[in-house]
Amino acid sequence: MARPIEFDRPQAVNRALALFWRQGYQATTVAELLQTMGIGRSSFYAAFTDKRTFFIECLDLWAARTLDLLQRARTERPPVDALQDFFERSFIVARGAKSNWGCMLVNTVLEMAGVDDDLAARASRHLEEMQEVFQACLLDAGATPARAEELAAMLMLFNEGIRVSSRRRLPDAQHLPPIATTFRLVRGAIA
Amino acid sequence: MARPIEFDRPQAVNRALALFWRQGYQATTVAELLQTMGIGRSSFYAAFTDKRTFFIECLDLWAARTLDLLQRARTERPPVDALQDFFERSFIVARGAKSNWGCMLVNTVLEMAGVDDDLAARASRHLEEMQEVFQACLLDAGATPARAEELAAMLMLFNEGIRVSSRRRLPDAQHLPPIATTFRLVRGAIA
DNA sequence: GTTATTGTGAACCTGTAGGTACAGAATGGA
DNA sequence: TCCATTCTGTACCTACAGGTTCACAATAAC
Repeated sequence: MARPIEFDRPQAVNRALALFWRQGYQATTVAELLQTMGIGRSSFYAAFTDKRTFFIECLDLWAARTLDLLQRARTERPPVDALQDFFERSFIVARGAKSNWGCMLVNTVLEMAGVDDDLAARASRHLEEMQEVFQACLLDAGATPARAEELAAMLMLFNEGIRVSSRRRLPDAQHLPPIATTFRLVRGAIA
Repeated sequence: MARPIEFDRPQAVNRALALFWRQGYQATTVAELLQTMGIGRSSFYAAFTDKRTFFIECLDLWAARTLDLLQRARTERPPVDALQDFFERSFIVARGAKSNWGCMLVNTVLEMAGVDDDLAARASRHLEEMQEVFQACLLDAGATPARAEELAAMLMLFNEGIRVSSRRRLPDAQHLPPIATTFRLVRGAIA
C-alpha cells in the first residue's frame, strides 16, 4: 500500500523503557519519551494509545525479560548459584559510569501504591511470578516444599531491599557482604 | 499587633505529612494539601514557602519521629528485642482498616532518585542514621564492632525490603515468618 | 471609635502536561 | 505520471499544576 518506512518499534520501546525505569511513570513526560524514541507525537499515539497503556507495555516487557534472565541462569548453573548470581549482578552493573536504577517492578509498586493501585498491583503480580521462580530454584536445590516457600519469601524481601538500596548510590562494597551472608544462610537451611 | 488567631500549625503539618506519606511527593497536589490542612493558599505559602520546602519539613519530621521511636524502644527492652519489635510493628498496623504506607524515607528514595537527587539523598541520609541506631543496638547486645556493622547493613537491607513489601497489600502472614527467620540468624550471629 | 497591622480567601497568572486534528510527505499500484 | 493510501511532524486545545497578588477582615493600641 503506502509508506512502509516506519520507525524501529522495538528500539523505540527499549529507549522509552530505560527512561521509565530511571525516572518512574509520573516524572517522565510524553515530550521526553518522544525525544528519546526519536518519533513524533502522532506516531506515538497511533502506535501506543496513550502514556499509561504504553507504560504497562514497558513494565510487562521489563518483567518478562527479567524472568527470562532468571530462567536462563537456572539452566546454566546449579540452582542456588543462579539465584546468588542474579542478586549480585543487580549491583555490579558494568562497573563503569552506568548507574543502577533498581528494579522497575519495585520502583513502580512504591511510586504508584496509593496513586494508581491498578498499576501497583500489576507490578506486584510480576514480583509474585519472580518469587515463584525463586521457589522453584530452591526446590530444585533439594529444599522441602515448606522450606522452599519460606526461603523464597525471605529472598523476595531481600530482593526488594536490594533494589531499594541500589538506588541510593552507596558504594557496592556495602551491599555485597549482606548478600553473601544471606546465601550462606540459605544454603545452610537447605542442607 | 494584630490577628493572633492562626491555624493549628502542628496539626496541619501532621495531616499533610500523612498525605505525602501515602501518595508521595509528585502525586500530592498543593490543592489537596490545602484541603486536608484546612487552610488557604496564601496561608500555606506564607507559612511554608513552597511545596518542596514543605515536603522536606515533613520528611525530616517523619525521620525524627521514627528515630525517636526506635531510641525509646531501645531504653525499654533488650536491644535485639527492641529491633525485632520495630520490624514487626511495621506490619501490624492497628490490625483494622488502616493501611500501611511503608517507610516515607524508602518511598522518597525510590520516587525521587533520578528525578530530584537532592531529595533522594536527604532521605538516604536519614536511612543511614537509622542504620547507625541498628548498629548501636547490636553493640549493646554484645556483638563485636565488625559484626555489628555487618549485621546492621543486613538489617537495613531487610528494613528496605519490608517497607516495600508492606505496600503490596499482601496478607501479614506472608511477612512475619521472614522476620522471625532473620532475627533467629541475628541472634545466632551475636552469640 | 479609629487606625495601623497582619493573617486570610478568592481570583488570577503562567507554564506545561497529556492528548487531538490536520495538512502534507512518502510510498506502491495503475 | 498520477492516484490512493497511510505514516508523520506541527500546531493546537484543554485542563490543571504551582505560585502570586490583592482587597478584605479581624484584631490591639490609643
